[in-house]
Amino acid sequence: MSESKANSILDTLETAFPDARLLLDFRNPFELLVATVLAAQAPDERVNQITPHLFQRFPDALSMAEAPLEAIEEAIKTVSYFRQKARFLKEMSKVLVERFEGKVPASLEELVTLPGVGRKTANVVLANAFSIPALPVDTHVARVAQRLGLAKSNDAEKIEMELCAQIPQERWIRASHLLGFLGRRVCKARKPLCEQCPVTRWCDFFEKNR
DNA sequence: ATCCCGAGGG
DNA sequence: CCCTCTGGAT
Repeated sequence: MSESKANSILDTLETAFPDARLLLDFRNPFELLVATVLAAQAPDERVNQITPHLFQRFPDALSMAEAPLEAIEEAIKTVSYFRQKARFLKEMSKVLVERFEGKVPASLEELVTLPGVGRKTANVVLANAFSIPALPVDTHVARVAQRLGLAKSNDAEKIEMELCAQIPQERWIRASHLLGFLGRRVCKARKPLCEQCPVTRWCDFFEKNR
């Protein structure tokens, strides 16, 4: 698998979708971390709907760590798994206060020790709050990578490694935005809109199904 | 029924 | 790796 193929795909996507970006547009690490935890298996639009009030009420790890669980549940009750997530957020905030001086750590190893934070969420925070090279692989990025022949594995972590091996480090963050955007808007799981896709000339999936 | 930018436990 | 968690929209 050549690096030039991945670069060509990214160049084409950048031209086609210059505005592709993370839908959860928070630079504050704590806010991005919380929003990303909430966004697991829930539409980003619904998360963006509640975050203004949520961060007014709980602006930092300390206020969330000290809040009653019921108060957090009430503030996020419109998102999926809100009880489980409220528990994660409170426990996560307590760990931030007790072990990280109330600040979000800027390393993968530390981030994944936080309750409710897995590899994908950790990479989102690293890339978008700290501008540290990382390539978060969600279901969309994974699917697109497989269809384009950029990854052969089914495991998200292995797909991340396969992508990182083919994409220059300085493009990892942008690659996650572009591949994610393509996956959400065009290269859908169910009914992919191949006629709208700018990168079909590199796509195994398109070749096979035409 | 299936999807939504998953994580944790078995 | 597979299952569950759990809720609303399409």
